[in-house]
Amino acid sequence: MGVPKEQAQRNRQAIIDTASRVFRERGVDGVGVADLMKEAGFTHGGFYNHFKSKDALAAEACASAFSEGAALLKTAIEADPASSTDALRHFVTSYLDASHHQASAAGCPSATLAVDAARQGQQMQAAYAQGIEIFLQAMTAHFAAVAGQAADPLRNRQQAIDMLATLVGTVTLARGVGQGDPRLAEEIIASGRTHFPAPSPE
Amino acid sequence: MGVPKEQAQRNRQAIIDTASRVFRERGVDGVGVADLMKEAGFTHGGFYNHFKSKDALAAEACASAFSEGAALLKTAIEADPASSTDALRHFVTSYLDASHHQASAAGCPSATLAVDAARQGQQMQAAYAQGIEIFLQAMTAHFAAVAGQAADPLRNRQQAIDMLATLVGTVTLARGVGQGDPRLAEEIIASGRTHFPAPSPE
DNA sequence: TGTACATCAGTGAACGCGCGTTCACTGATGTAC
DNA sequence: TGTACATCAGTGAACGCGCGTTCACTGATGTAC
Repeated sequence: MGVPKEQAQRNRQAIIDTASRVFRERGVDGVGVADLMKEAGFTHGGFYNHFKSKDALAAEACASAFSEGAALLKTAIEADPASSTDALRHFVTSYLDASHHQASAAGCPSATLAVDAARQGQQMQAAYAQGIEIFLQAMTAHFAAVAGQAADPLRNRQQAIDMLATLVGTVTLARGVGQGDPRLAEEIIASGRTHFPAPSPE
Repeated sequence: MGVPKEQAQRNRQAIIDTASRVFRERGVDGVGVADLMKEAGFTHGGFYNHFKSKDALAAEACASAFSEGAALLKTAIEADPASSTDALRHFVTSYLDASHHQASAAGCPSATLAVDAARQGQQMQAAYAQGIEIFLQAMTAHFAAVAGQAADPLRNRQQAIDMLATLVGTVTLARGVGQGDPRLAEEIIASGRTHFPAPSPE
């Protein structure tokens, strides 16, 4: 209906933000384009003025979710380099708390989008792989910083992968089990939490 | 077309077996009832002679996949109780190898069905939660056996959860990343493998 | 600065398609007599 | 043992529905003169 270019750009971003949220919440296949646009405050016809396809949007939403998450992680770590181990621990705790409820739209994309990435189109798959790599590099850098000059690059990378895998597995399991056995879900989350009381390398 | 009761029972089981395979491969939402029946060698109309709904079949297929997996695990462990740690290690290695390819229909249901469980109906959710609990109990029993009389039930349970979470996370990540960055997927699997060179408790 | 017109974000109806499910029908099976 | 009939697994067409995508249309925006 005749909208300034600047506003159109903002609307586009609003659609991406909405998608980033609801795709993590209900899965990419769990939300239709019409629903999505409605939730963002538009009618669905205009979708293709902004995106080439649903897969293209999924890729953008995925990238957006990852860069948001990576920024959070970096901020947490860099806030106080001296106690960056504490910062990471705090990050992990909030990661688990935020991600373990089904309704949590702020959940970490590593876990919530993994299956969607595997089953969606090329663009989304590429965005997911890139996001994971970014996360891993941030974590590896952290472990290297903690280790100081004794840092072993391969070992730090390995630690990062281990940690991410455990977090993703914990959240994935808890979510899968959550509806059928809420107490088991809680137990799994709690177990994951105690698994990282001090993720510092020796 | 007039089929003996016994044959009908076998056909029903064939549908479950097919579902157990293709649901793990492509996800429950990734296969239609028509496709599924065709793959099992039938026309789709007869589906509802056997199952109340697709969700009901998903639940049965899920339970079937889990009991198959749990049987494998138990066999591996009980084969040689003395070196059951080796047995478990071997199980883990083949778990990772079998599960990490997208096409692997024999992949562990803990990982391949977690998201489906969260998004499918009640029956499937219950079946998934039960399956996980069965797996955890088998693993806990194993850790207790290895620890001998020094066994700490809570600690053994915790070890089981940690191990399952790490395995599930490794496979989930590798699958998510696999299409977009195959080398990263390999790296993640390799990392998961070295993470369990000796899963023995101290 | 004022006017004429092309652009293009947003609208809402429509499309073709595949899905889960239902249905009338079939004929061999397996029971009742 | 033989006949009549109800059962029910399997068939194939059809259903309603929601999906991703397309389209003709709108009107304010923003450019050309």
